[in-house]
Amino acid sequence: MKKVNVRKPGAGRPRDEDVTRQIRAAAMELGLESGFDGLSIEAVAAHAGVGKTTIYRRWRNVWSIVADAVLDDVAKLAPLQEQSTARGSLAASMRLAARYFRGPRGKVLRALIGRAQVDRTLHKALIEQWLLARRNVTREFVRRGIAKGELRPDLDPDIVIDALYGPLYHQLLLPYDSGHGDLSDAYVDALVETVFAGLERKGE
Amino acid sequence: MKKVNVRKPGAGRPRDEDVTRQIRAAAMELGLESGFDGLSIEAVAAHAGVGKTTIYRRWRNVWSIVADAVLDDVAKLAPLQEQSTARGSLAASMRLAARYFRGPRGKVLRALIGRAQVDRTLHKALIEQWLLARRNVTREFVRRGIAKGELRPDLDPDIVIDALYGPLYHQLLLPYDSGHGDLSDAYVDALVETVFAGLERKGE
DNA sequence: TAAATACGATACAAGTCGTATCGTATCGTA
DNA sequence: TACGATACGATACGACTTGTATCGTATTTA
Repeated sequence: MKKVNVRKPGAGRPRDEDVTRQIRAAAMELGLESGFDGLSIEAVAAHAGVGKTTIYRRWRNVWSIVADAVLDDVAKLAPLQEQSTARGSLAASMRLAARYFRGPRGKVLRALIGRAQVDRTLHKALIEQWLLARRNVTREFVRRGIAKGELRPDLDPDIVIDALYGPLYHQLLLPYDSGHGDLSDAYVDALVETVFAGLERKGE
Repeated sequence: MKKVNVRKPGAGRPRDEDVTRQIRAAAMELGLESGFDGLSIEAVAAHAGVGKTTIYRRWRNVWSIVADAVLDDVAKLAPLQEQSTARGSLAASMRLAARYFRGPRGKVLRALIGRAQVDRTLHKALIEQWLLARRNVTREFVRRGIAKGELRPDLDPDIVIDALYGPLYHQLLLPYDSGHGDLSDAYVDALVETVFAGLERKGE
């Protein structure tokens, strides 16, 4: 999915980067308009005013184009935000992620994660370039929170991240429409509050 | 996805239920063997020793067959289990769900949820017949836990279920392979423990 | 017996796939 | 300037799947 333009620049006519961008844009446009299901290379080629050869020279199939378009700039699109406390960092970053999920790119990410369930290469790329790229940073938020005495010292950072972010992905892919299906900031806040405070009754 | 055999039994030769079962079985078999990506009606027909017409008379496409095979008996496959405490009920039911996710049917569910991201009809069926069917029961576990004073009275049951089950679906679809990617019982237990106890440091 | 429907088989047009082959255009290098 | 190498758009190609239609036969109800 990465390394789209692997080529020795030794000789020959170089690839036109404008054409590359046009193809990416055409794929996203067509997908968001008519759905990513029937998205075909031929349709993308026609919509971009480009020969099929030109596409196949860069990507192996349609999903590689979409993945490339999204994964190229993960960090920019749904950035992580560090604040003074672990709770603050996590809540702020989750809000940004939820906002991303709500937007048009969320629809693309849904289609990508969906397709990844039957496409091993895409699945691997998604985990490495999207999920782990974010998680490696998020894990530090938790570790620092533990080090500062803000969080319980016996916590497993990955379990914590799962408990917080798992519901977000769950809502993205299978919104059950029970009042929280919109991935709103209020939902994120309620989630953070619930997980941080725990479920058990305190005073007794 | 439900109501596979909608037909007036007034006259004519009735459908052969054995054939219906054979088609379902053939679809699952082929999918688990060769992957659900390239699964075609023609292949299923050939593998089941059946004409394409016979399949199209029952389902509109391949995914309807698979969905039908899985959603037909949700309750039996990953049952919910009530115990004396809400925590016990949730932990036990989550273990059963995780076991289901680990098994061969988990692969099918992955493919189904994946396909549902670009198939509105399937998406709706999955939420109504799988997710909500389970959630409506699970919600009562939480409500009773609150009523009995076991859980905090100000909890939103759906948020609680999201925090617990969200990570399970997250791990099913995007296992990040950091030691917990196996959806083991230990993972479930750690998750329950973390969410129930909360993240904040108690003694201070 | 007659109407109605199911069944397996085969044929069909339409669409997409991935590859190959054109002639033309654009680069680096001799 | 000339040459080799590669990119580009266009077109054609065989292979495959799709969903529908049609055939002769089988099975059920009325």
